[in-house]
Amino acid sequence: MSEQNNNIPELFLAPYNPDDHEDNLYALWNDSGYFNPDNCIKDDITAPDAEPFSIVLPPPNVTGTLHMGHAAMLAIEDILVRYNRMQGKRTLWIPGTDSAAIATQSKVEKILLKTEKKSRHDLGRDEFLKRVNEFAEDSKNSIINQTKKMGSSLDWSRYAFTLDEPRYHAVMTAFVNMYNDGLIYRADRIVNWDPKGQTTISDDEVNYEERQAALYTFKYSKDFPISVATTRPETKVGDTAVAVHPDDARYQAYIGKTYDFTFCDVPVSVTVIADKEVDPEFGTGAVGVTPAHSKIDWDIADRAGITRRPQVINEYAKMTVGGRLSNLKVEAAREEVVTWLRAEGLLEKEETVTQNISTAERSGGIIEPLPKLQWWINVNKKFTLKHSEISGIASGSEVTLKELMIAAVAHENIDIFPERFKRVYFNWIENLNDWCISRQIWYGHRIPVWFRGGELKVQIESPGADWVQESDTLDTWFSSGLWTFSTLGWPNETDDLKTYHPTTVLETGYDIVFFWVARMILMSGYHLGQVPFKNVYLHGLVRDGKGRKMSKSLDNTIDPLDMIKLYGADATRLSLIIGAAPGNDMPLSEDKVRAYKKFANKIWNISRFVLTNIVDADWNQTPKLSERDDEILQDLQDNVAKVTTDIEKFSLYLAGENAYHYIWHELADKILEESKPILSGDNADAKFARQYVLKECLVTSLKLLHPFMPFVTETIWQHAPASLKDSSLLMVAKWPSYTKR
RNA sequence: GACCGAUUAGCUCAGCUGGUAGAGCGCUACAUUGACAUUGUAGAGGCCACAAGUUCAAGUCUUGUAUCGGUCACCA
Repeated sequence: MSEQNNNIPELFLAPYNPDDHEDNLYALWNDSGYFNPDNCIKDDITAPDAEPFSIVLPPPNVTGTLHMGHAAMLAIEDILVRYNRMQGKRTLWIPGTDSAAIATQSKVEKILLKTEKKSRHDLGRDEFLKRVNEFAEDSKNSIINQTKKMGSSLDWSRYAFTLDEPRYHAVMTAFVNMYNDGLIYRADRIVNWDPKGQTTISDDEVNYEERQAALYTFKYSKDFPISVATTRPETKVGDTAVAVHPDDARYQAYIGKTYDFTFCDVPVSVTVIADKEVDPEFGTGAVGVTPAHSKIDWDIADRAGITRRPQVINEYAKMTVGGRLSNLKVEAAREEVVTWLRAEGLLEKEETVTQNISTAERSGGIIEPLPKLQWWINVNKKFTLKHSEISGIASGSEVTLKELMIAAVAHENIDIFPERFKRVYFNWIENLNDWCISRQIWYGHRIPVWFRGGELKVQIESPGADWVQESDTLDTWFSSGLWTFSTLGWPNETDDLKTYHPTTVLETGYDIVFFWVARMILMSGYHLGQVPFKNVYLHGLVRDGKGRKMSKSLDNTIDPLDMIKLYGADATRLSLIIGAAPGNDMPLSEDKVRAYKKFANKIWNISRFVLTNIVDADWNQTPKLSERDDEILQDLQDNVAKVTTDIEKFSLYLAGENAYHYIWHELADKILEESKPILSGDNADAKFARQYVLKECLVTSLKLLHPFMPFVTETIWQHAPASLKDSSLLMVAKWPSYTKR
């Protein structure tokens, strides 16, 4: 771009049009190489021993395109990154994308069914994976383009994908290490089975929906002495016990007795047992125990030493028993059992209750608890943490993963903004159970376990042609948990890992605290003895102008690309920052974006005015500042101080608002207006002093605003005379310093 | 059931460690072709959810109540 020193660049005569500049500017920044801190050091922009500042981008799923939530994330992180880069830190922001195993696989399965009427099994594992990879590749490219449109100053040379070779190596290594430490084990127990997605899922992927349901009270047979209640009569053909409270006087006589009968054509044998967990006040005070289809019942059976656990429902949520229930879906079987109970005169009561029904987060399918052989991470087992940098945990001490996760936050190795989420985090850990990490889907990291006959080996490479690999893949959050260090080269001991880990900030949505934030703390604590990040900044959900969730059904979604096209990336960014405190949902309306486009134009015109009025200034002179000039400069410093401390405190919404307010209502409304007579007056000293003041105000304002609105500020910078600048690129100019009053 | 958050101008929200209310948008009036595909100036509009308490002083701290929202847990 050309520089003009003596005249106003013609470009300033028209209003600022973002679309004319943004793509060129992004290319200018990207080509400079300064998104990569190594180049900043090489070119003497950053000191080689400067403090590091690193963020790893939460990798968007390769399931489609970016939405406003992503745009907000990019805006917040880019502000932090640009600010710190201008502060002279070794600043690294790593881009990436996430395979999002279940989400992506099911999306491709849907497309496949629609366009070719085929299932993944029709194609076979290899061919299907080829299709998923093609889809992911397309999606990846459009996501990267959109990310660039937002102005994100990411170091693309370090781009990572959760399924690429280095990450594969990290994931495999992590699995093998944890297995060898006894933290990963295989066990047969009740899992959350998603019949729709045909896979197990972890507790955190289960959602609860409140629904009305019928609660039936009945007897198994005429001769059975105790009534029980259930909302799922169809499971009762799988009962092996009835549990009562040990002190319940009503049922003392029956404890230990076994009854055989035929229930809805199925022979059933039930033993009456005592269990302290049974609430004698609830219902009849007796629980029908179905060990194979309820986690609680499984545990009750465990305690009672009952080993018989007949499975009566299969992976397709269909009955596996004979007789009238044969092959029925669970809902149909439920009605059939109730009909039978009525006919037999066994049904005693039917009432409506509200209950929470479990559904799968991704597919929406109703969870069917089933016993299955799966891989788990033990969060309560002691292991030796050889090396620890986490305060509260000494190197070489015996800890559990739970203790590690608690220590990381409790001892302030990690700060969370807003702070109230600490409590949410602790609360979650208290209730944490072992993590089921195996999934019955194909797209993802295949578990590095090999079988031959009854033998089992855990290692990355195949032990030989006669060994068969585990067909399950890993929960996507297993690999995501490694993200802060797998992106930096782990398990290799790279310079990046030494310099940039723990990362400085993790910025993500509060809805993902358990899935991701907690798992990263677990993985980083275990594998490195470090926290994954020193600060967590949690943003809210982007909502519409009326505070409603953006959704396709409400037709109130706003596409970031549309906003960028209409109003520019700068306006889009600022609209997602101002009024958005961490942890709070962010209202966004098109009006708001439009308002900030006007602001971009305001800066444009301020610059035009100032640049026009300082062309004849000779900066070699020393300005003789009036009292008012001093006051203006001091006020400018105060605003620099305010913006700087607010960014340091992660109060970006305050910093942005302050910069906006100062530039519009102080600089433009007051300072520029009062300068007009001085600039056109005949007091040469006063005029030059004011020119100097205006120059300072403009240069400083452009710098202050650059992290928030990088495009318009850099455009102006590129067209300002070299004599005003300390760097040819505003992106790597020095952040203004200030002295406190 | 447990925990968390919100409740301030018509709308969306700021008000940090307590000193008797602010911004943006909207509205009304006036001015202006100006650095400004407009902008500026001025104005109207609030028992800061309710109650009690601490204090010389409370949107601001404590307790309780109500309404809305959220997270987690869950009994058949």
